[in-house]
Amino acid sequence: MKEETGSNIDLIIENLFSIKPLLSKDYTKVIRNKSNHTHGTLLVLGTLHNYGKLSMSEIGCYLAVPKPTVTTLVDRLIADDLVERLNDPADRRIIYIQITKKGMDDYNSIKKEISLEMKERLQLLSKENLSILSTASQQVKEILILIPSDPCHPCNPSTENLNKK
Amino acid sequence: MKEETGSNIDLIIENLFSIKPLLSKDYTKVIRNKSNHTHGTLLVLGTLHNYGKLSMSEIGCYLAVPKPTVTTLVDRLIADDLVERLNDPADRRIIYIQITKKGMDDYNSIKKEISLEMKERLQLLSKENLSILSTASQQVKEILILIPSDPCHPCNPSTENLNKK
DNA sequence: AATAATGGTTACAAAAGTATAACTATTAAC
DNA sequence: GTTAATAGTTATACTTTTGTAACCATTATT
Repeated sequence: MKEETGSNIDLIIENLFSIKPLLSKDYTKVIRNKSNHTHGTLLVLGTLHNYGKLSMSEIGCYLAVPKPTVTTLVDRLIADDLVERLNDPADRRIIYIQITKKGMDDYNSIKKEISLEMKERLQLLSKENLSILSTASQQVKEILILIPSDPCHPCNPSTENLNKK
Repeated sequence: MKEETGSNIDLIIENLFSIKPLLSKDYTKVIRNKSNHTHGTLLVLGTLHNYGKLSMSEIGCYLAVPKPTVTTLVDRLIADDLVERLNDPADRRIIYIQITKKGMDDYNSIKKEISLEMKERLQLLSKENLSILSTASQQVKEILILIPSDPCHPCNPSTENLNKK
């Protein structure tokens, strides 16, 4: 283990790195078997669910996805009435995407399916571990969400790419 | 909030659900811009990194990915010398996949890239929050990893799918 | 008013991921 | 020893995702 900048941060990163794959499985399973979504569309839906309405660019930033991809993802969601476009009267270039009632319901039902998968696995843990996990996961969530998803000002995935080549 | 089965578990699920998207961004960015990997190949590499050698089926189970997809993912990794096939002398049907030195190095360097992205964001947090996050993420990781990735006995994504139709 | 910058879309081509089914090789069961 | 089950691959057709570039429409700059 290196000491580098702040070993606290390095440890956190190490931990987050390990946690992520442990969370992916249930998602993948449900997306594949019990929803009409792809990873992409569900990510967009989830982001809107969490952050409210977002512009196309912002969605791209939150998900680190190029703008043209955002367009197609949103198009598919709109085709299913899960989200809708809203014009910004102040700046008519901007289009906000907002989740619809149907989108909320859909997202929640997928969430429920994923929960069922997770629950099966979590139930194998001891009461103590569940209790610790409950507190700890709460803390992780609350702190991570504090981080300003900064890159959403200077970030434009596709142009960022261009700069690099 | 419903009370349902065990509200502890429900809370945990709710938290994990929120955490996941917060972790995805840096991965996606690095995969796209600073590696030759796709989501799939990096997931396989990461799984092997964490669990040691696994059979093809086990990889599919851990990632909830159909067997033919595992084959193509592993093929690509092998082409780059990042993993290798090992025969099981006891059962010659089974092929174990093991990460190579080069694979380890590659994984670690990607990890480092992702860490840099994460670090930028984590540094915006207060010392207290970092300290809490450090402990909490450690706990989450340690407990989640305790869960036997059970479905790897009765789970065979492709046949599981068949049963459902 | 002309020019540049920004937010989004459109249009391809290429790579990646998925589902399904058929297939080989090996092991297990009867 | 024949049959069934398991582990993995191959084949194919299809959908998603990506990269790149050109393209509107609108706003900002001068």
